[in-house]
Amino acid sequence: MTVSNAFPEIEPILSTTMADVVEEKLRTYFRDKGFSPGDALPKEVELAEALQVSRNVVREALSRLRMLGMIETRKRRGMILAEPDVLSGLERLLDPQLLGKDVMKQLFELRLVLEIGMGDLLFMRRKETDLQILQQIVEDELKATSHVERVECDIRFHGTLYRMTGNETLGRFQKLLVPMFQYIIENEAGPDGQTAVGAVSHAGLLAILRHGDPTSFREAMKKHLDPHFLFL
Amino acid sequence: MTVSNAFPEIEPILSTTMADVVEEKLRTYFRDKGFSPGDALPKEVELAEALQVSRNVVREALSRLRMLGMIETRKRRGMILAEPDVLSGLERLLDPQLLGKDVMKQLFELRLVLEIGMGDLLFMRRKETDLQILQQIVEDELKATSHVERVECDIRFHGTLYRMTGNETLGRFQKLLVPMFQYIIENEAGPDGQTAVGAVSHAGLLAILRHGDPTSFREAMKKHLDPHFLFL
DNA sequence: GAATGTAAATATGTAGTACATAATTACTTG
DNA sequence: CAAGTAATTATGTACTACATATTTACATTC
Repeated sequence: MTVSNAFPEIEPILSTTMADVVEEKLRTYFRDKGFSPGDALPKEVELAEALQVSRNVVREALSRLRMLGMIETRKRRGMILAEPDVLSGLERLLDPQLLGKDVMKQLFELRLVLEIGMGDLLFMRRKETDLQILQQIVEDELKATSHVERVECDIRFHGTLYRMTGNETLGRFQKLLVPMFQYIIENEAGPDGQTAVGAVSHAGLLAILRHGDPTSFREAMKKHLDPHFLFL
Repeated sequence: MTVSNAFPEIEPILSTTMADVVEEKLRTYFRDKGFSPGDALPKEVELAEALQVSRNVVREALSRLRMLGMIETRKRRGMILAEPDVLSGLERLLDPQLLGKDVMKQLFELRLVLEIGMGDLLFMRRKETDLQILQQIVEDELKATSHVERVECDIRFHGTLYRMTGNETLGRFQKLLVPMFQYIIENEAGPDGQTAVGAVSHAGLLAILRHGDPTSFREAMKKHLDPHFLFL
């Protein structure tokens, strides 16, 4: 348990370590020296000597960059700058147990914004095969008997929409968010334990994707998500 | 320079190190053991002994988690689990020099989706003071003489919109994206060096924010951003 | 005895050495 | 000259030693 702080607005000082400094220095060094993905980087000992720190500290800093995918290392061959995965940092942090309720709520809002705003991309890139997949999900949903089955169909439907945007980053981001909202559903279910349902169904959204336009899709998606807006 | 690979689809194997494994183990350990932010964590030596690795390896893993804000350490006092900053991982990676063109494009699309989709949040939370700030920016834009001044007003206007959503994560995310798009503007300017302008101006958006509704705002924002959609 | 000052204890931070391991390079041999 | 082998080398891991900050306990002073 944490001791109650008499001055909650004053946060304790967190000392910056050598690893922090070196990490920052390395990043700016690689950036300002114009290193591009694929370029070979100096050896650990050279960096340690240049920065006047132990190899230990350099390795801690490099380990951080390696986690983010900024560098790749192979024995004997040395290090190269790599093209990092934008979401590598996020995926470790999107944990409902770690994040506060306020952040969770903001992420949920973000989801609503994304799904309402993605209409244009969807109409630019929708394919018949994807529409058929959505159709199948809608049918599965109708045949579903249990609540969990319906939730699963809901996730599949919306997940498919993200994929249909043709924006891989967006699609992967959504995949990271799903467990977060599942946690919300499981732990903070509504008073009746049922998920509220909007005025527009998945079938309605699909019909608009087939025969409508981005504008009507946005309106329909807003109506579909409307129950969620009540909690904001 | 990288040697041309005869099998570009086959990626070289990246050996997983002890630090990788330990980092993963620690994260799952903290999660599954029900640790909450503020809880004290085992000492480095204890972790090293339990995992049968050197303290060095443990420190590399902990250094990664510390970078993400998942843990905080103070001398003698030990480590505590902390509430991480969701965007701490992102901010290090959102570097136009590091990310590929494809990812950059996807982030740009993401921006368009966000700004079209944020209408509802804006109308839920708009305040008169913020509308006045937007008004000021619109006037500044009219008085602007140079191209850079107009770009600066553009950034301020859109940045203010993000802030007005009341979603801090969204607002901070946008701040991280700005340098990315500035890089695009500077290095990949259109043929005439001018930024294309949409059918709806900032003044038009502001008028809708004052007297319109989310639906009309979404349409107006789409028209405002329309020139950008041409590049997708 | 409360307040203040001081010394011991302790967990993290940094430095340094040694060696293991993998992968390249150079060399040798048939 | 091809194939196999040994030397080389940069990263990965382990271990030791010590610095540093901060708590805890103790001692001193009024």
